[in-house]
Amino acid sequence: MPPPDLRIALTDRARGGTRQRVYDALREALVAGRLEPGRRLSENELAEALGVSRTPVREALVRLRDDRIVEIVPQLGTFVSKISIGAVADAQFVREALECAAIRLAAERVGDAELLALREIVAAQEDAHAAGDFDRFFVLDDAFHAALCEASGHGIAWSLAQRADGHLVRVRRLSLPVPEYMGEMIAEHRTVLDAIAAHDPDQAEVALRHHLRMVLSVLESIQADHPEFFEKE
Amino acid sequence: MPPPDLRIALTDRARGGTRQRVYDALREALVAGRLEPGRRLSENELAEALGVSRTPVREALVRLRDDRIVEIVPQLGTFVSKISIGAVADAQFVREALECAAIRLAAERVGDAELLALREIVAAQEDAHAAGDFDRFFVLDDAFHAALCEASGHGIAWSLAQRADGHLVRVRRLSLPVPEYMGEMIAEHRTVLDAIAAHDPDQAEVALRHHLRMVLSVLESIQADHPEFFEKE
DNA sequence: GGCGGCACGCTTGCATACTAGGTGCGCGAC
DNA sequence: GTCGCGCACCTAGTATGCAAGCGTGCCGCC
Repeated sequence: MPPPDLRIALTDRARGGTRQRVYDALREALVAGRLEPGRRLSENELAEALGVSRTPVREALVRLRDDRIVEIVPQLGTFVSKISIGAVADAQFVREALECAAIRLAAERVGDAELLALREIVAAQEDAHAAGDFDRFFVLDDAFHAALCEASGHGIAWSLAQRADGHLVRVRRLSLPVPEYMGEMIAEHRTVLDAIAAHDPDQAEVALRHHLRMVLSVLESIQADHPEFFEKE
Repeated sequence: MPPPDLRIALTDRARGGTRQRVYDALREALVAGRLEPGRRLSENELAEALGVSRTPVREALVRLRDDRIVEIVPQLGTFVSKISIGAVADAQFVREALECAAIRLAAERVGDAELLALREIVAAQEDAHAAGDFDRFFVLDDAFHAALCEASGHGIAWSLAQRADGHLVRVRRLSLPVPEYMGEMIAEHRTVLDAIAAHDPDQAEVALRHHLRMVLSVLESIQADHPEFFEKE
């Protein structure tokens, strides 16, 4: 029996090597929930579906295991990690630590060009909100936080946070279809932005920490709505 | 011409898969400086030296590239990253952010058993100091910080910091042969420990941040002593 | 009918073969 | 003598083949 449609596809043939494209495609499908937690993944299936050999698929899966969003069991199979409350807490801790440290620096050294770029991202989020475009909103949310870390001079903070974020990001994604959260998040972004523009590290940190913790407030309801996506523990 | 002795060896055959053992062996040799910055590594050479095939070597190298301590240039070769001042600053930032956040939690929730374990590590460091055993001191230093993060309930902080730490850890290692630093570091560990024992998060954070920044104070002299290990920038 | 055991098929882990591309060296022309 | 071109070797990237282990289902036996 052929497996159900995996709904994964490689990006443009031009950019990056095969391994990177496979990683990107898989990660995107995983955090978007198209490859649901608990699902079994086979290197052979993925390789066939993507039209490449097992080698790049395998290397991408190893990297995704480092991200803790897949589990590889030797001689048995590879599985999409169920969302673990403990792992969500870890990811939240890491993200708070890194982003809050970054924003303190950003508040001190941010320039006009960077502020403008941040404001444009928030404006674009307004548009996405109005259009009800969840996916675009989600991308812009990431872009906002990435730009924030970039402004601190340590862009590495974002790339690290993102990689440690596997469990948390799936919760965020599941929480998006609640429209009122989108408006709330935009308001919080504005608050953060104002504090940075005022070059006030303390206020910026407080605002960001509050913003980052919002997602946790919906965790329980998400778990109630999708118990099958969560680890029993 | 056969390559010079690579001075790398796999650990016990029992523990972990081949990939993990290759990664551990390479990382250890890299941070210890036996594979010096700028050196060219060949997948073929490494595979032959370790008695395994290219596949696990390759997967280990990809992971080390994520750690930023090797650079893989397609169709050309793999090289040990030279120490980059920018990368050291990034690593320092990440480590400060994660460990300082962790120690605040640790100061609040640490128990007697954990305190005792930490004190024992410091005591062992005294022994290593007295014996002039740099390698053992280095291992114990890692153990101290790992135990600190573990006590926070987010052991993930240490594993992340360690992986982001590639450039910084090489500087630390180069700085160790200066005996007075060992005594100073032990004293700082004690200060940190006292603050935790007193359940004082603010004081603990201050002490740890000061401790973490000590390594930076020797950066310039290290760079002066080993200019060939550093990136020209 | 229920239970024990064997065998098959599937999985990942590791090894090997092949491809494409880049570097550097050597030869030839000017 | 010097510059330019081309070939040969070496690299990582990818594909494929082989080995070992676990789960499952079927079949025989009790």
